[in-house]
Amino acid sequence: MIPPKDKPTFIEEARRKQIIDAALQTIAEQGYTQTSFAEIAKGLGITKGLIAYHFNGKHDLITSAIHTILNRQGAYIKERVDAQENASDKLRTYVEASVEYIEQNRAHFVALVDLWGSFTSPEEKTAFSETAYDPCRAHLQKIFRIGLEQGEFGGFEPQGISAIIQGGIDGVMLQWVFDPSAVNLKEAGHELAEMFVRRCKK
Amino acid sequence: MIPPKDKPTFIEEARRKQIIDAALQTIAEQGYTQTSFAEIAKGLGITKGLIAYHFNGKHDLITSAIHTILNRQGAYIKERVDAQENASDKLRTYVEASVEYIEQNRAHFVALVDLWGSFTSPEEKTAFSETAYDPCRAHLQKIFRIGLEQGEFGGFEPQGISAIIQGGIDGVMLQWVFDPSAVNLKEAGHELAEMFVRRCKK
Amino acid sequence: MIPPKDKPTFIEEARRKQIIDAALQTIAEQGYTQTSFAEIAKGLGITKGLIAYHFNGKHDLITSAIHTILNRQGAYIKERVDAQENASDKLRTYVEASVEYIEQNRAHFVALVDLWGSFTSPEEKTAFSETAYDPCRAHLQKIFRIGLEQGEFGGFEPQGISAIIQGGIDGVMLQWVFDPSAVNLKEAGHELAEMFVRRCKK
Amino acid sequence: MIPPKDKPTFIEEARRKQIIDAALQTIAEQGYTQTSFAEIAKGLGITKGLIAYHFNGKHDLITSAIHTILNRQGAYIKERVDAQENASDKLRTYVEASVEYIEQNRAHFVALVDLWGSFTSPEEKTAFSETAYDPCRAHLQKIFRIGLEQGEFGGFEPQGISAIIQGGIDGVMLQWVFDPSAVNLKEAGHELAEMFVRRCKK
DNA sequence: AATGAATGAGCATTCATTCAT
DNA sequence: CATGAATGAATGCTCATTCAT
Repeated sequence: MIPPKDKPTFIEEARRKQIIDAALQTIAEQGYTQTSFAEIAKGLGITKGLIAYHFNGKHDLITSAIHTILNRQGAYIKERVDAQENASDKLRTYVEASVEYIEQNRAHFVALVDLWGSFTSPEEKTAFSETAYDPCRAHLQKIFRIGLEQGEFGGFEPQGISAIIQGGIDGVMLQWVFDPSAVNLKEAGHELAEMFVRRCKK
Repeated sequence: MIPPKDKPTFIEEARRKQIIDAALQTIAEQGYTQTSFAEIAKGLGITKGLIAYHFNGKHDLITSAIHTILNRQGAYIKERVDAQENASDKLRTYVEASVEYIEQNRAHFVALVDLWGSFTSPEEKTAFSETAYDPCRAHLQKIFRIGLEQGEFGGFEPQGISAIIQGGIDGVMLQWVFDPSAVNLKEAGHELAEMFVRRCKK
Repeated sequence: MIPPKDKPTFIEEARRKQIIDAALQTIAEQGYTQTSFAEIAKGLGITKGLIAYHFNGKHDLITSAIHTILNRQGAYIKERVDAQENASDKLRTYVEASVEYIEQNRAHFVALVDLWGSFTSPEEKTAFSETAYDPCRAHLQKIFRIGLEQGEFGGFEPQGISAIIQGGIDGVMLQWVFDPSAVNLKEAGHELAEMFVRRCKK
Repeated sequence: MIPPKDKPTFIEEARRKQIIDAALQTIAEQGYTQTSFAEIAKGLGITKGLIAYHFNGKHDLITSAIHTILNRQGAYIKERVDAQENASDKLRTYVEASVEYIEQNRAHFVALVDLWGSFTSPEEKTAFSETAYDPCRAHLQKIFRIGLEQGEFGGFEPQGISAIIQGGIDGVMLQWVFDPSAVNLKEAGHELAEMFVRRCKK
């Protein structure tokens, strides 16, 4: 028998990445509902059959696209947070790096807002919550733990605050996605960072 | 000569409201992309032709649905904010009433998150921003103005802070939409309210 | 029992005429396929239900509209032909009056060309032929008979020539309907008239 | 880089031709308004999706169908006219070949009369006039020019006469489409040909 | 005589998906 | 790996027609 499905070939991975990037681009430009396999394929000079060949259906493509966005942003943030010494700076950096990444990758977040609507059942919604929000909140809580252990932070409930911080970032991003001129992202990031750091300090 | 648009009849208005509510229900349950005229009609025991009869196409229906959500929430908040005397209480109330209304109308906000993806062009996105966010930020800024005039508030930039406050509310709501068990909405509202009031006070 | 369906009331007739004229107008402007009851009603300030009330379905309306065009044109031509003394002048007048009437009622003939396509079955086509062409060809043959009896005409086969004369008129009209600048209707009528008169004269 | 429009494959062309022929058949039998993609597909044993795959919408299909009729007839006529030596024979042949082709392809012309109604806007009507009538009139005028140069023809205005000749053919065809027993096409063609040749000769 | 609410069948069109080549 | 032909189900929408008021 042929082995079930081992390590993907190099070209396989390259194609997937290429298709995902084209999909994000198209979603950002035309919206999720207008983004068909044919549309993605057209912008890439390939056929829609090929997309179906590399992904297990549309759901797979969308899921992969979201993971891509999230992983890239997560890596960007982690790198910068890890470079900070104390918890206050880590928290500040978390917020500001989040916002920076968003600003530098507008299309991704325009697409992401669109894709939120692609999770229909409660199960899918919960699953998205787990892949998207849990890691973020966990990262924040890790920063809190450091701050608490070092006596830098105190007087708050980590779980709740983590949701609020992440929410602040996402909510500001959302307004900026709909109208970039309505919100000054960088300043909002600054303000958020300072407000949260003050809140968490003893 | 003849007025171009006669006032809608009673039955007309009732049907529209009925269809909008059913649409919101269906969107919350099945997602926007799965919500067809046929699906809405089925749940209502009417034909899809009737929906087309009462709405000028799908865009009209979902626009009306969004306005319905927004107007109801806006009225709920305004009523409570207006009952408060000073700016701090108004601000606190704004945040807490927002969250309360969200909690009491989960389906509406599940639907709303889905509907964000229905605005494809930049123009539609901007238009949504104007109907959805501008009034909220304007309301907040009116509260700030009162606080500033009465010497209660100070030391911040109203425009920027209004986006942040609204963003905080929306961002927390978003997480709760995906997984209600991940966030304690009421507590988050409390925390947000206190944090923002403290930030705005002199 | 109520008498089956006696003489239509005055208002009934007025409404029918009004609706038929509006229908012809709309067909000429928007084309037959775009002409719905709703469209006709809109241009008239009434409801589409009323059209359905006055006509036994769309087929009845279309048939009545065609008869209206044909009858008006027939009356116009007959009046002018009857005023002529000899067969040559009658024939000349038949052709030129036909073309004159067409030129003065462009919308009617734009509509008529569109409506040709509304007869689907062979039976309907034959029926149209009988109401539209038979009277025309019969009229022409009556003119021929006069010419033959008076020794003015001769050397042709009335039946065949009648079809050719009518065809010439219709064919030129058709080109003019599609592009009025492509054909000089009046001159074409003149030329046709002269050619046919010469052909029929001994 | 890549050429924008690759040459259509063999199967592509075959399918298009097959679908066009089936469409003409269905239009001739059931009328244009009754001719849906579903109806055409049913008669062909394929799905309506396939028609949409091969044509850019209904407009593309019927435009292609009309061009097919016109091109085939045009080629048929040209071949026979070119075989004639002098202008009189060319003109005679033009008329008679037109009528012959019509007689041999009744369904095409039944369909064509129906399709006249598918051009709704003035722009579409003019465009049809240009593709359908302009080449015919131009061909006739080319024949006239030969006749004039060789001193065979004279005493008429080419532009006007070309419209009249084409109109005669079309008008007779029209009557025959509605009722084939009302007109003897071949004899009418003969008569028309003789009348026009006599008219054009000096 | 007239309305407007409601129907239900039909329409062109879109699209993810399948599959032989 | 990749293509392009083909499917079939679904979608928003149109419209003549019916009917209670």
